[in-house]
Amino acid sequence: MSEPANTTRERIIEAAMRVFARDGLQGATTRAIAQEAEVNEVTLFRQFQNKEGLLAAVMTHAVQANHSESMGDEAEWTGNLKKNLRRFADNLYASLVRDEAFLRTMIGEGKRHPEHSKKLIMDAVKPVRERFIANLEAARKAGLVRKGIDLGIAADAFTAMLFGGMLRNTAGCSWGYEPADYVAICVDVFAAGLAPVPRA
Amino acid sequence: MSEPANTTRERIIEAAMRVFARDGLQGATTRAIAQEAEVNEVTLFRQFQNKEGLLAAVMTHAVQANHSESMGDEAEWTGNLKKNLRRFADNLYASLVRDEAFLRTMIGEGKRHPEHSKKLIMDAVKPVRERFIANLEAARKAGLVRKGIDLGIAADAFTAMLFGGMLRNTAGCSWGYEPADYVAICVDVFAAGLAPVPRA
DNA sequence: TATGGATGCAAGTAATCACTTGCACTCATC
DNA sequence: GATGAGTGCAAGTGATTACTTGCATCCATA
Repeated sequence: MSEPANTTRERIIEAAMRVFARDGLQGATTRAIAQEAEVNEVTLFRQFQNKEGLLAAVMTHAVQANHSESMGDEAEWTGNLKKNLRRFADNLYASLVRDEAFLRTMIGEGKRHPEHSKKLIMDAVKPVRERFIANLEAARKAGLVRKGIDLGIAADAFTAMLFGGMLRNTAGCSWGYEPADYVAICVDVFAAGLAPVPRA
Repeated sequence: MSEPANTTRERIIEAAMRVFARDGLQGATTRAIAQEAEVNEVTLFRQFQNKEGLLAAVMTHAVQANHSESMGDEAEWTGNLKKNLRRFADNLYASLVRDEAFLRTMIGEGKRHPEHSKKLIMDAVKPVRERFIANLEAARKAGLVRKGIDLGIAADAFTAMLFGGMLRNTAGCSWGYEPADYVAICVDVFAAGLAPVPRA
């Protein structure tokens, strides 16, 4: 909306995201990125100065893309908690799988580029996290969640469950179940773990 | 026990593991590894032929080290389930934090070196996973865990919770709680999620 | 029609990479 | 004391890297 959408620049950024995801931040060469973008290598340097500048542009683009995607969806969580959890988990897991390669390289370089991984977490997952927490609090207000549990931590635990599971399931060695089964068990256990104790 | 412990070879392997963890598989140069091992660079090639051979040696060494470490500990899980879960979680989380850097680079390169990440998962985490599942099944036999839940998937979900949480907590941007709080909530929610329903 | 900005192309830079070669040294074992 | 395996040292290989320079070309706008 704000920018006039420089076609070349955007094409380079999206190509760079693909190549970074495929080859890693170190393994991605400026040549390969330029080729993927169908652009001369020198154009890349004229637009972004150097590889680091390109990476920074890719990161802010990734955050913005995530923002415009995660809008919509999700009403109030006043009804069936498990059903709402399940829908949330399915959507989140699907998008994690879709971005698997990029997420992996970002995790791998997390210690070597702390600013970027921090930005990704703070700017991209923060809004999703906060709405998730708000939904859990609404559900608690409706009596669907027991007291005495920090819902911020619980929300992080739930997303970590999906995230870690995705890393395992996409690693190529399955242990005899489908991703859908995994998500279902996560939702089941988490929902039961949050449910109010029905008077001992 | 089996090998006569070639000092030079082992020193190179351990140095390589540190440099791989610090700089990534791509970023780690044979020069840096040789320097870290206080060994001439050419010795590295004479011992392992090439960088890939060195990486393979590092992986089998990592698996063996993990094996000899994860022995001992843990009796039967017939008593307090939550207490046993807590001890398991504390130990696992601590070792995940200790190996954070190496795990991150392995996750990052998981798609580019599938054999190695597969080996790491199959050979290193498998035994821990199987004993964890056996413990959960023993607890179920003792009436501490409800039926209708695949304990293999549940075990994976629990470790994924700790694993994903470790990645988040060590990423440098905390959300106002300590790792111990996180682990405690994980154990709390998971234990409650597995608990038998007390007659509605 | 003229100007200026964005792009392509060809060529080249200095640095770094994984990996090799040849030679000298040590040291345990025969 | 001779042998041979393991190591260090110096030097060098060709390939690849990020990044630069100079010049031609397009094309929208003034």
